[in-house]
Amino acid sequence: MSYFIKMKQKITIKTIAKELGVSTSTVSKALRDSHEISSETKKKIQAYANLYNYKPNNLALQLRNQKTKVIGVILPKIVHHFFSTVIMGIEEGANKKGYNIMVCFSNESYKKEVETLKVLSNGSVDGLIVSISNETLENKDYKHFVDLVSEEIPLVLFDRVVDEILCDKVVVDDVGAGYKATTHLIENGRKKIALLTTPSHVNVGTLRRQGYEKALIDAYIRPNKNLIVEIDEKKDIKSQIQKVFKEDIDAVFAVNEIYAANAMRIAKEKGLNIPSEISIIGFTDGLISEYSSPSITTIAQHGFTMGIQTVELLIERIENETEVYKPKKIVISSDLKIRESTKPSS
Amino acid sequence: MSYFIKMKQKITIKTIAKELGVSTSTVSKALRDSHEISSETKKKIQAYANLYNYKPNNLALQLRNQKTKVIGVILPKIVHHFFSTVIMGIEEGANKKGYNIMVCFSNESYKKEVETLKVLSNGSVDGLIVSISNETLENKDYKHFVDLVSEEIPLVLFDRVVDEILCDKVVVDDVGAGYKATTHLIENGRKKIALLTTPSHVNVGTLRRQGYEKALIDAYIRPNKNLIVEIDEKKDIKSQIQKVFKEDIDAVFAVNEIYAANAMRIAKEKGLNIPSEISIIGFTDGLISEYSSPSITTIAQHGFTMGIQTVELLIERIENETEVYKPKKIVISSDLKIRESTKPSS
DNA sequence: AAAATTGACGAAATCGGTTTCGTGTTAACA
DNA sequence: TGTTAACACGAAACCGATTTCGTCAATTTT
Repeated sequence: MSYFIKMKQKITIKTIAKELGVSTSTVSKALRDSHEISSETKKKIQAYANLYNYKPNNLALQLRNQKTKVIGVILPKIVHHFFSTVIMGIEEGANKKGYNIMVCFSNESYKKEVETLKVLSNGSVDGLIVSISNETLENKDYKHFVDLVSEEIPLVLFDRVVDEILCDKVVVDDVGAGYKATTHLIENGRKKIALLTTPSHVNVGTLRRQGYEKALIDAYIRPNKNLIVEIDEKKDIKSQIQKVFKEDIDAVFAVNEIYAANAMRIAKEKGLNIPSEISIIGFTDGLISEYSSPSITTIAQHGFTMGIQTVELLIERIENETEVYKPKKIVISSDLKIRESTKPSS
Repeated sequence: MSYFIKMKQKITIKTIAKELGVSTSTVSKALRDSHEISSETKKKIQAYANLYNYKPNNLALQLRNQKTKVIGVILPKIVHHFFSTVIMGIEEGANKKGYNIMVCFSNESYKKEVETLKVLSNGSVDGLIVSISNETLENKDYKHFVDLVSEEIPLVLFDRVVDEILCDKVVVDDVGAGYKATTHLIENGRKKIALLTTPSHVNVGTLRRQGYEKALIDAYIRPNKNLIVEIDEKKDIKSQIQKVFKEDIDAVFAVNEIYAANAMRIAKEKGLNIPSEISIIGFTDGLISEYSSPSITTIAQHGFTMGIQTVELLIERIENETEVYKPKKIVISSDLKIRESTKPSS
């Protein structure tokens, strides 16, 4: 085996040039199969390069070409079905176009987001894909993003976006999805629908809530504030949900999988039958919804598609930077995936 | 707001030097606060740099320093609780030491693994962390890794590792975990324990199976081949598991969460009570296990710790490369997390 | 036979920094 | 007053490639 072959010193164009008694320009041209070089010389050089397993140094190329073929991705978290699906999409889309991705996490922290943005925008990446952290959304401080845009570093935001930042965006049709989910419950004869949502600064939560309220109003049901819980993730989730179960409800619409799973747990503990006594619907079509029993009806967000579209939009910006800047917004529609937790109450 | 400030042309050391009528060396030294430069000049230069928001170009630094402060990570997949937890750990550990991570996925494909390895080893990263793809394990073709090692690019394998590659490794104590899980079932009075595992080329599956068999033998129970199912993920998982339910069993040990969840579904469909009629235990302590009902007892693999340890090991290799190479192997112990699916049958 | 073209290659600039090694000026010392 | 430090700064090499522009010789054209 090749265990004993040690090629400690990396081979460069200079090495080859010296060894073969030619100039570095000749080597470079020969390796790129230039017509300027005689086929004889080319063969000699290529053979040598091959033998010693020459690989051009990426950093040198990147510096020369002023592009890295790397895309920076900053996510609030990763242990989350939706985000990991999006990453898959981003990676696949990037790879197809010859890009690699550099992934960082803000861990929902404003400070880490700012720092990461600073590091990545030092020339390490050709463009950035970001989903804004909760803390930043709460602060409403978007200076780091605005600066980025003014430096003309291509940026695409996805899912968690804000109007204050002038750039391309890819979002889920959250209002529509909230409407779709709520309407589904109403069509199944539900009238007293609880909503488990996020605090209002998280706009996806707010948007889903809008859809929920619109669906109710369209069905001539008056939204009841007592049935809406804005969950603070810093406190115990379960106990916050428990409160709404003291109200008279016949369905729960949760804006994510975890809240839905918790709601189901509580319903079971209270001896309520699902879906006949209480229907449950979630968001983010992850493994929990699929494997819990009863399985949970959810809004499937098509994270993979979203990742692909996001990265394609970014790459287009990167490669056609001469274009006049007119931010685009892509809205990804979502689907209702009906499962056991909302079988019609016959 | 700063919306109207356009700083299209990026500012470099050369720009500053020209603008201030000094040499680039002076600018560089001033910005690094060198004692060679008078404090007067320093102030002037620093002020200017600050005003125009100068950031040193990372690529140039990387080329000069011959290091990127980037760690490449290649995973078989990401939509998987264990791997995403490990990534979190890697990222956190890397960040703490001033490194960033570049994440790629092999998607369990040999070809993509080889290609990704080639791209990343061109100087884009200082070292690599890899968990080998299933296809590669099946092929038993590790040439791409062996080459990497002979090029002296620091490499740490984790979880899915093989002896053929001479490098640092971080693994879960799979034998011990399998033993622990099986023993737990036995202590609860179970004797006819089915094992849902992977095909034998996936060594983590094989190791867990060894632990399972050892536990049985230690308890004077003869392992029964009919109770062991090697699941082929290319076919329908559920139907493969269903077969073993035709045997006389009182417990199921699954080597991952998905198999465990599927087993539970089947058990419920057959009207079996969990855990009294059948106990179920899984691997990978993810959300499914936590939120399913009954919740599933699992082996918690401590993915986060594993990520941290892996990246720390790698960084040590990167930064002390003069050392004689003596591969290390770190074994992370795993814990049994007892939940409802294995409450003792009283 | 002189001029123009072509073929094959090298010198040097460039990307954006850092760093070593001068060098010129001034201040301190013998 | 001559020698030597100390100080402040610049020239140039370097990291590893690519690419433009010469240049020299051989060949073709007129």
